[in-house]
Amino acid sequence: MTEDRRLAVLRAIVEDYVATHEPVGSRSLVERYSLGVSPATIRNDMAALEDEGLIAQPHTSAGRIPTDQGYRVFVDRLSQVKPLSGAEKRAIGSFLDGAVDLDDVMQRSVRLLSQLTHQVAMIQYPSLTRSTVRHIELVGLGQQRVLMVLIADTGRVEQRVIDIQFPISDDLLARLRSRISEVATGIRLVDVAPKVSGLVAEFSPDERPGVSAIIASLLETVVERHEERVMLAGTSNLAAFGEDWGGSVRPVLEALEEQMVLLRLLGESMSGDSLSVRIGHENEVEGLTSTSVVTVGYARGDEVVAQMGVVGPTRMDYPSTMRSVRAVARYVGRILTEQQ
Amino acid sequence: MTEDRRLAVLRAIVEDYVATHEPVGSRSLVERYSLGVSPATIRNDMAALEDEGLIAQPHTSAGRIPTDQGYRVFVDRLSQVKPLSGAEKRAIGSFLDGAVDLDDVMQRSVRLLSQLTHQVAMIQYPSLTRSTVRHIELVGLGQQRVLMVLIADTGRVEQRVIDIQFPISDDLLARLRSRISEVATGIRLVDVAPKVSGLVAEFSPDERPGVSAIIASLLETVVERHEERVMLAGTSNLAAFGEDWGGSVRPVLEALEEQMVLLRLLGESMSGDSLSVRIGHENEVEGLTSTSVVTVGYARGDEVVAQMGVVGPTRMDYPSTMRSVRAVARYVGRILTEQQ
DNA sequence: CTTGGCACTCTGGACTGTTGAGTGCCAAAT
DNA sequence: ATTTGGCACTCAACAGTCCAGAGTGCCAAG
Repeated sequence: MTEDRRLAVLRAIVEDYVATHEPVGSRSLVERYSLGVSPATIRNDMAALEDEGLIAQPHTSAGRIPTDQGYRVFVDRLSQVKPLSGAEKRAIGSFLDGAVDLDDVMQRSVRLLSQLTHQVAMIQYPSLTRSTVRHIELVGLGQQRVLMVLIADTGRVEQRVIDIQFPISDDLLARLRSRISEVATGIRLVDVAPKVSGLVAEFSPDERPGVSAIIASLLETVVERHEERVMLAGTSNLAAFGEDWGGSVRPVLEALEEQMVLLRLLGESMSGDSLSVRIGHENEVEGLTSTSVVTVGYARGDEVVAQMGVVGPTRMDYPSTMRSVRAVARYVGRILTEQQ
Repeated sequence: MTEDRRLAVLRAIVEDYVATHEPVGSRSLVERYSLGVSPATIRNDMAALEDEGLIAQPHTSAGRIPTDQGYRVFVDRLSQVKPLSGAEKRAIGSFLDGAVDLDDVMQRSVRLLSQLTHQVAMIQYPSLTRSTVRHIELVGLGQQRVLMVLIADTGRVEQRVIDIQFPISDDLLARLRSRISEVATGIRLVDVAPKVSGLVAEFSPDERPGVSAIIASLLETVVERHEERVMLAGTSNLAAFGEDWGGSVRPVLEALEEQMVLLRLLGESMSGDSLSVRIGHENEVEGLTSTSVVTVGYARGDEVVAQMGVVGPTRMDYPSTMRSVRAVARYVGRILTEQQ
């Protein structure tokens, strides 16, 4: 079937271009891949593929390179994710198993991922909104200061010092603490707000100012603010590509420096734990329109708690990148699930 | 005096080269700077400077560029740090004053510094060894887990969950907590170890295993481990220079990704609060031998608590960089000192 | 010690010609 | 209806060639 061959040609073009980073012509294509037809035939197919917008010529009389759409079709219809080799699995395991800390897990994972893919890796800390409260602690610090520590079931620990205008007695603090614990422990962060704010009414009128100050801070700072954190690794891999992105790494670096951008990159997919691949212009983030972003959620138990992934040139090796990202995410999920 | 003019020539060469980034010849030098002599004279001086190793020719029949040594002399003897303009001062103030947090202060400072200098900025968190303990808290978390939080006078908060083999009663934990507080509060982190380890003896034999586990963790994790933290900003500024560093940003990015390297960069000076400038090969760190590093300590009260600075190409504008670094460090110091 | 003059040396840009990979199209073959 | 070989055409990349300009070092005179 002629349609089949056309796709085979597209696949060959993508693979060849990813490998060599040079426009690929009809002749070399037949030589390197056993397509069983002559260059002339390939040329016809190429013309058709170009009409469909899947490949393009940098200039006349040069070979073809895939367009963003071409990669899209490649990823959606032509690439099957290869399984991980045993050695790789072991490497991942040994790299990640020593982690002692959530911070440690995050850091090791993101480094590992950047090394595996030779690209920039990013990982989002387990989202607080999707975590449940394991423990909340209030500690008096002098007269008008309270340290609040929140520990989530995912292992995240958020702490914050709150300044309050009203002095608070140790006794009151203890009562407040135990009430907050009772009410909040075990429930999802996102559901804490309504439950906790109801507590104010329980206290006597003269205690209320202090109590509500603390509670307001708790809600604002812990629940709403710090919220999401992202960690990055492997930016030096950007330099390796160099000429991609029109010769300048600058805009890419700039974009990656912005936490907000990273969060958008990771957040935009949020399509459960299935792999998301955004190619070139599919990324709305300015400065990253000629990069591809591969992300996937990682889970704790059954629930996806955050996303991780990589950013690279559109001409990346999608199958192997997707494989690595998925594998590391699975492993991180496992670690998070095990260490209750 | 002829020696004076030679130095004037060196200064002119450095300034011109920094501004234009092109080798500077005798003719253009006389044109742009009012040296009051002819090109031929300058050539003689240049020959002398070259003999001294302060300038060099990239190739015959090109102008001269400063060597690392040339920059050294320029920095040591020729550059006077200009004062900050009022607008700049105000900019620094408005940028930094909104900070709510130590994290916030650090982050804002490092960003500000990278923007002011258009280079990569780095800042070290106030060193724990130089801080004193403001508060130590122990919180039981289920049966065999303890959360430890340490707050330093510099505003740093370190927290850590400790797993222990021996169940510990709430009562014991409370006693331990209050003893540790009594002993450690107000003293320097570095002096905590001996005082706290003596505490074990106070407890009854059957309590000791748990107690010593906690104390060991406290010492190991809080005092020795996390220790130093560094924050980075403005890596995208690296791209702007591009052709420096022999055309590849890679090794520089790689070096900057390593926390250890950053700490060495910041730590090597530690010469009190005076500005340190290391030029080119003076940096022993591999990959950064063609960059310059400008660092300075910042103080809380009278005591230098950590270092901050920038990394840039050797052909940076030293006077203005030094000025910015110093100014931001002063301002950070002020903030840290005020918010007791 | 400074200066003008002079011969010499390179780099970088402009221009040219050549080569080779690659294309599109067409008519013949399957 | 596809496939194929043939052919004319295009164009980037490379290698030469040449020239101008900036810069140098040296020397003899001021």
